[in-house]
Amino acid sequence: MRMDALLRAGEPMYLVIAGELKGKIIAGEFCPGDTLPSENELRGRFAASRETVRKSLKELENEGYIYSRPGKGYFVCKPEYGRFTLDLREDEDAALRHIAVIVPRAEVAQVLGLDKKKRVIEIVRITHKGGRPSACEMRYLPYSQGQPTIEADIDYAVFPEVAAGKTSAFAFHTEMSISAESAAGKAAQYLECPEGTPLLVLRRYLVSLSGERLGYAVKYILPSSGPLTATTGLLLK
Amino acid sequence: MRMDALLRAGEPMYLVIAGELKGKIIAGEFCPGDTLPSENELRGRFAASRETVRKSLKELENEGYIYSRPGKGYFVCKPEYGRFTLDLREDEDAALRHIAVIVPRAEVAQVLGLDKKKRVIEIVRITHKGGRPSACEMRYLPYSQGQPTIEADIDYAVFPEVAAGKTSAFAFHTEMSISAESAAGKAAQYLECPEGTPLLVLRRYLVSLSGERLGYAVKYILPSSGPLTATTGLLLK
DNA sequence: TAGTGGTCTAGACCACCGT
DNA sequence: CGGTGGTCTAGACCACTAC
Repeated sequence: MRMDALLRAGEPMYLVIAGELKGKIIAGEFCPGDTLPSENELRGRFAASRETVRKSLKELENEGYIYSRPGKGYFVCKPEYGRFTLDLREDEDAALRHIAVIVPRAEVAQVLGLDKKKRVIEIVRITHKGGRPSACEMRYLPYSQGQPTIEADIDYAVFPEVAAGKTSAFAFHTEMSISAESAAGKAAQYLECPEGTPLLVLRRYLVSLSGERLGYAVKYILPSSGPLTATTGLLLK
Repeated sequence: MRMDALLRAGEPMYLVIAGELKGKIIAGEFCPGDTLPSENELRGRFAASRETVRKSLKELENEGYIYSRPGKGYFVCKPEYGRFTLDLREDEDAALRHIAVIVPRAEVAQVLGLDKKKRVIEIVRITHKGGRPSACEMRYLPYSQGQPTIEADIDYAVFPEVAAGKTSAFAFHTEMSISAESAAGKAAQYLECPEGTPLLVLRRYLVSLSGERLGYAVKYILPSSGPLTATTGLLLK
């Protein structure tokens, strides 16, 4: 008996099987470390071909619920509650404060691995919330004197988002460090807050495949702009 | 001609194809938004069956490089540079400071959705670095008076890690908020730092499938313990 | 209509694991 | 050895897209 009844809903067989198994995992019928029914067992139970069953299992594997061991079987994963996903894509509301080609201060030169004479492009953006500054960000990129005009660099300099569109994609990745610091200097100035105010500080590094740092960005966030939020990756659906 | 030469290395055909395509994407031969060769085209080029080609493509899709549109083809993704992965699994070095069943203060009761009389288990852990406190964490769980002994609850209370092993896995997920705050009260006391020191604050919530908050943890981190780090998910391999 | 991806099948051979 | 998963094939039918 093919389970065509379930297919009438338009849901492909392999998703039906995957959903069935996922349900049992979430309900606790299968616990972390447990062995799942073998492909053969499932093949019989759902009257599906082996490849279809394997497709279901592959789906669950991709979603992080199970893993397989050749010669042994499929097992339920231990959830990774220590892995969080942080989404920083909402930052499009930042207003440009200024752009300049400058001689970088020591910190920036060091981060980008430049000698002191080399100049960089500095881009400062400020985010407002309720009429008051809530965050500011300084981005730095090596200034290649010569061919590229500042304008081209600026386009590129929206940091990786644009760069990705015009050069080889996936040739970079981004690293970030998160810390808390007291407001001081430029940051306090841009944010119009007293020195000593605790700030959330995000430092991002644009890193090439070969490990070079091609860009550096520091963002200072006032407590008033609310916390960052992150979630454990699983269970979106 | 089957590309058996490439298979001799022990690498399955579908990974060879996937690697080939991935290389071209990373090298910039295929840019974000570009269409990839069709399944049929690849089928011919690699002398493989359609399912094998599809397996390659599925692999790249899982890794986040491409996506497909029925009737149109496969396309190169725009890298998601705004999505970061945060790894918090190194926190096993924290020493237990104390455990107690207490009447929660207002903040905790509100977070957990408890009325004032309900008691909670409080677990305080302190992390040391170079002989000095570098972080402290307070965890709170509703105290179910009755059957469960404190000991059982404590076992459960290592928060989700242990809970996952004994109840239904994947029945919870964790949410987190990250902020910067000035040291004050208990936190300053546990960390032996002056009030006003900027602290990185992580608040984690154990959330059930139905949206209930089953646990709450606040961790205060001194600047001295170094920043949190996160990376853009791709390109691990 | 032709081309594309999405699903599914029934078989095949292999490497791995346990007894 | 028998059972398990891993790879691969050659076909089939479908839905979607574009012309």
